[in-house]
Amino acid sequence: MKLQKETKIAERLHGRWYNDACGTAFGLELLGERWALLIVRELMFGPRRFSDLRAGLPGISAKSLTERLDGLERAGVVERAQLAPPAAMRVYRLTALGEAAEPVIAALGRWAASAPGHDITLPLSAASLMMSLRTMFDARAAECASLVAAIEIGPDSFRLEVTDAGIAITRGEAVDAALRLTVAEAPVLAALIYGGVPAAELEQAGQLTIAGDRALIAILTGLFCLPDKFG
Amino acid sequence: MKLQKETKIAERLHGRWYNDACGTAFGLELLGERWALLIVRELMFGPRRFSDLRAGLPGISAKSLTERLDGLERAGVVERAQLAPPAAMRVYRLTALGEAAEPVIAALGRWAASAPGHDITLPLSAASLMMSLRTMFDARAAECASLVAAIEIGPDSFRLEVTDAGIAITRGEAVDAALRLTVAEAPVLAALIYGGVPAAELEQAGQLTIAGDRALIAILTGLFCLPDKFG
DNA sequence: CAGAATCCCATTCGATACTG
DNA sequence: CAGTATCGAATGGGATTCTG
Repeated sequence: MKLQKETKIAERLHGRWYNDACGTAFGLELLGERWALLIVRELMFGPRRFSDLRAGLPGISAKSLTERLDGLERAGVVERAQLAPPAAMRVYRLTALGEAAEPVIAALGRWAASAPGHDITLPLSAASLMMSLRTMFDARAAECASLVAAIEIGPDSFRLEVTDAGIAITRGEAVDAALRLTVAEAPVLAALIYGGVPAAELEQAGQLTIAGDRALIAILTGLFCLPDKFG
Repeated sequence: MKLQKETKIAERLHGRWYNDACGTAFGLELLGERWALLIVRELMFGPRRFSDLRAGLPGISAKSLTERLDGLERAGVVERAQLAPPAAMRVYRLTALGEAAEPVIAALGRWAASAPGHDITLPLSAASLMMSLRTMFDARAAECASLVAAIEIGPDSFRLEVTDAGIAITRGEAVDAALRLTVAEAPVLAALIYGGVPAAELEQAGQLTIAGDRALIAILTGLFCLPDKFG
């Protein structure tokens, strides 16, 4: 029977379910378990290895990560892949359905940024900082702006391009960048872009390296704005 | 252990379960617990009593609902209120922050509606059907449409107004409605609007009562469309 | 009747240790 | 590196019982 079979799909994802036809409830069955949405966030800029994911999710145990990847794979959100030799290693990547979840991550992040009590001093992964740039990008502030920047966060490289059409952030080297920012850890960039800490100060502290057109920094930092807080 | 103890204290203050500065992670600390987002959904159209919430969340236990309401209150998403006498009863309602979470619910619902395996034969509360109408409203299809409808689902009354500015759905009687649809259970309306079941068929089965301009039904059902599925 | 408190069991989580 | 195995602690949920 169709009903039985579909019910069992939800049941197979994990033991409990909501018994609710609402789309939001179904979404919670696919993405609502602990860590699941953050794993998707870490995969948003391309495939990652098991250990990359652990590094970006401070506190997750190997067991939980294994279980969650398993569940997300059964939900059709994540798939395993094998990189071509000689770098033959197993990676996890989003399916088309998984990539389509970006608006969910963005909506939740935007909402939470307006909630009181947010502790921005906690650890921050490169992927989550880059996702937040997509989310907090202010299209109005970018009407007259246009730039390509390279962002290097430890071993992770990103290319950031702003046009009047919007913002595009991809993983990889940006050879055409007019500005290149290099840091060891994502929170330094967060301090620059969201915290209003002057670039010169971070540079002098040896936390930030700047190459290219330094005047673009002011333009770049003006493109992102956190929402007003409630309460 | 020291780490465990610190985690627990932090959790009580505002949940630092994820140890992650990312806004999405913070959002999950506020709304990510089991049932939490569905409780917010049930409150989206106005204050509800404890037992209303239970009725709209099939399978939740009194204990879980109590705990979740407690957590949502501490998170600043929900607040308790007392209705004025003589109907003096305790109700729960969203704060401004809680109301601002509608885009999160909508994004998750829209995403999940495009995922395979969704069982739409499960129970459906009145609030979740009305939320889905907001979410699945197709502004392009409504460009030339304009109507006010009254929707009665058992004891719950809603007013639905479509203009070229969008759709507005509120709880309460719609005295100015040109169309009035009355059903005992939400799934009947879902069958009409999303399932393509003809109104006459539901009417003949005694599941649907129609008053007012019957021609508006075709217009109304044309305003909502489910997204294409992946996979 | 609304909803808080208690008990109990099943599940889940995280830390550590271990394996191919 | 990519997971398993295991164990103790925490959490979740159902049933039942109280309190006003």
